[in-house]
Amino acid sequence: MYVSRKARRAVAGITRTRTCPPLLNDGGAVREVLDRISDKWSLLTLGALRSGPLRFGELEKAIGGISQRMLTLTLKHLVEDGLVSRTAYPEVPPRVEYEVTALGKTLVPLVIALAEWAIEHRDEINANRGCSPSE
Amino acid sequence: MYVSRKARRAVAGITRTRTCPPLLNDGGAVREVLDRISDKWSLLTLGALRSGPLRFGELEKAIGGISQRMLTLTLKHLVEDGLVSRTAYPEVPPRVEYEVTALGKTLVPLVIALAEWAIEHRDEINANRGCSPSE
DNA sequence: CAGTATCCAGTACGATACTG
DNA sequence: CAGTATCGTACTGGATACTG
Repeated sequence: MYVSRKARRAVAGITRTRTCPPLLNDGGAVREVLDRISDKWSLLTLGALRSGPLRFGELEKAIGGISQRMLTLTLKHLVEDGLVSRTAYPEVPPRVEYEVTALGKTLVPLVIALAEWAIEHRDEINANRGCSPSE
Repeated sequence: MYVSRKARRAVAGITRTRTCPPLLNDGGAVREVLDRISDKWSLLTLGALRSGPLRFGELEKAIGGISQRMLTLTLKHLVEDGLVSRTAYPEVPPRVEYEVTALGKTLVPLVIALAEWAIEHRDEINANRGCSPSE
């Protein structure tokens, strides 16, 4: 994905054409939301939080391979969108917990379904691509 | 999303950490597949094909706002992954039809679910972001 | 611990022009 | 009609260093 969320907010609603059944071409709703969650880490982050709140560092490990920078940004966006809540406890050392909100919880099952699909069909896809399975 | 599919193929398997429940942190399967379908147009394209084969031009209109270049690329990738089939009819003028494969069909319901979720929760998300609903 | 700041490489994407 | 070729750019995301 590549159009910034800010830019997207600003222009929300361009490039409409409306020629096909409405579900995926409704003038941007789907695209808008899809864009928002289809960056490299959002779904993965949401998935990592599916079974309970996690702290920043825990998330970092749970997701695996994410940079601090991207975790910060992704969380910020998820919080902005209301999919994840952030709770900072005024302690030393600081403790911050992230948790899926009620809204986020409605998305989590889809994320899980997607993840399951991915695992289930991974080898098939790789085979199609001429990759050795599960390499 | 942003790491090229080719690059991804080459490195498939780095950045593993393995600390959390296995569903979303299985060393890359989910990430690998997620990356593949979470570019700007793949899911949208797949969704546009959900109710039957479409020609290149029809897809272009159905998706709305996609450039020829991106449609070409997206289709190429989907075909590579085995999610979509391409059939060229040797006629003049040329006619090419794209259709969801059996594998692709297993993903379509998830795409639709995601789309429905997006539509259903769009306003809520926009509200959270401080946007006027459905603007 | 939980971030922020800065730098920079790579690339996804759009626009435009051209072709069988 | 169904693409390909080329170019420019805004953006993503990693690395590294630093802070309350």
